[in-house]
Amino acid sequence: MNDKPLSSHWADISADTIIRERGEKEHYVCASGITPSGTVHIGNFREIISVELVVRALRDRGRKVRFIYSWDDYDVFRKVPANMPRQEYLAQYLRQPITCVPDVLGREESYAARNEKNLEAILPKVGIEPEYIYQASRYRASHYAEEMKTALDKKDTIRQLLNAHRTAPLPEDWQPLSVFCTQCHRDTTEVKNRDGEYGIRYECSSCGNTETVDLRSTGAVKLPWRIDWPMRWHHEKVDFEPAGKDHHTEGGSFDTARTIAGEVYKCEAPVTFQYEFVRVKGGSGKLSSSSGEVVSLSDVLRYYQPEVVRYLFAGTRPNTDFAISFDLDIFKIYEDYDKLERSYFNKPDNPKKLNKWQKDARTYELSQISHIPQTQPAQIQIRHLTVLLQIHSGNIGKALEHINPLAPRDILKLTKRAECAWNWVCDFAPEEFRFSLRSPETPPIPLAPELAAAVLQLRHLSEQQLGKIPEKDFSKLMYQIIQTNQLESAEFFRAVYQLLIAKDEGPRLINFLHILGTETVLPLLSPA
RNA sequence: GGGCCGCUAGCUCAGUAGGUAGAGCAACGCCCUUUUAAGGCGUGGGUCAAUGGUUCGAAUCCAUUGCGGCUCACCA
Repeated sequence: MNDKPLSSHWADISADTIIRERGEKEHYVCASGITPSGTVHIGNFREIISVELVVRALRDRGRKVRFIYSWDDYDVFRKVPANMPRQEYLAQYLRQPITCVPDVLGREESYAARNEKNLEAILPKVGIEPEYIYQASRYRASHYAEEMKTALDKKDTIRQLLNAHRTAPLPEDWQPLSVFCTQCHRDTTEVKNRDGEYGIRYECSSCGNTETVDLRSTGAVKLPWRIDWPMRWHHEKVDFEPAGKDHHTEGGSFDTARTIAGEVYKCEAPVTFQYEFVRVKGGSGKLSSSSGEVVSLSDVLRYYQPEVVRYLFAGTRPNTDFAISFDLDIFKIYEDYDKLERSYFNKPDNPKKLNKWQKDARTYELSQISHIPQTQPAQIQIRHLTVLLQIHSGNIGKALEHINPLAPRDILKLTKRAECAWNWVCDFAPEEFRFSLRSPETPPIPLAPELAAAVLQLRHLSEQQLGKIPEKDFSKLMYQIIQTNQLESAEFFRAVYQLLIAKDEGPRLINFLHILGTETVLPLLSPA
């Protein structure tokens, strides 16, 4: 295999590291996962897309990859999320596995399933399609019976490893298992003893149930997180799995999982890196899931087209934190992406620039959903779209007519961008940014006679020349009107904007008039 | 207390598998008789937090220190 690095992009470097440290393999296993105990937010998404980008880097090197995503839906329901209705009703299910908690929004069979389905439905939109593993099903099917027995056999080793980083040591009789009572489904149980093989006896402090179960047939037993994680590395032969900084610290769960993997499950910890959290800038209070104080991927996709979402993460090294912006920064992000795209189709000859270009080009490739375009797609500045859309009250088809002709493949992407632009205008645009055309039936504010006269001259000029002469020439003629009427340009502009959009300010006027066109302009430029 | 991340232009940040310090905004200047959220062109601006080390060469690698942030030592 050709092992020359594809680029100095972080995803390629990670892929190289995986191949180097794990050796040549038939296929590589890359893993990600989370407990679906709430809306999967954009910080969680950083892990998923980080893995996806590395998966893609491996595949681009000709390697086969299995990309698994673990839903840890056999974890305990520990607290009722603040953004959920029917808090008291849900509280009954505390200490049960989250897969047993009903979906109070009534859509799915469980609270966990709802969070899972929400994400699974949306990930393909950004080009991510992992193989999902549902841990509740796995445990209930006694899938991990052997590994659980191993944990029991080595419980003293495990206890020592965990105690190395604990303030309060685990008790002598601690067992590396947690049991959901088969009567009340709560994990308020204590393992009393085992038969040395697969049988264990537990007692439930909630309902008093005492029972002996067999690991090979019961679905009630699971491993606690710090043991569950290394067990799965072993079970799935995981080669790569990043983790957040909460795990990646000395004495944190990755650290203990590494030692448990080595000493108990006789496998090496996967290649990993730590990713930083994602901050949110702007947009406070208006994001759909903001009541739960999290921003989800679907929130982000409402304002960022899928390629740009990928670009945000592909273009930022995982171990640095960054903010996703919902304020005016959003324009810059789109412009940066467009610039990257133009650069991709404009390879430099200068060898010095080539190095930077290669990395940028790689970022562009990794930002694409599936196929990389062969020629440069049409671009429309999102700023421009926000003006066009406001002129047409959000009608995307009419807004895009201004840009004809568009190739079919471009229309799809530009329509998505236009949807995002309109969502942004509606939800986050600052007041001075917004406008809608004045209806000709709405009476305009009265104008001083000399202003009214000037406006009528502009109307006449528009009727004769708008769209027929270059914007520059039109501009000169308009300024002549201002001058011959001895007006301050500011008051003239104010008057025109009042007639057009009933505001004192607006989009750059000459360009705005041209976009509007004679038919729209004439009825509006009629002073009271 | 341990760990991790950050400290680069006035602001927000790129740039770290070593090779002459960058962008956007802001500022300043000029131009379009030219206003705006959004014109064009140009200019200035930095002991890359500090000190020491490795090197022909360090923003980049190493060590120490300072400041800021996050995180672990419950659970996951």
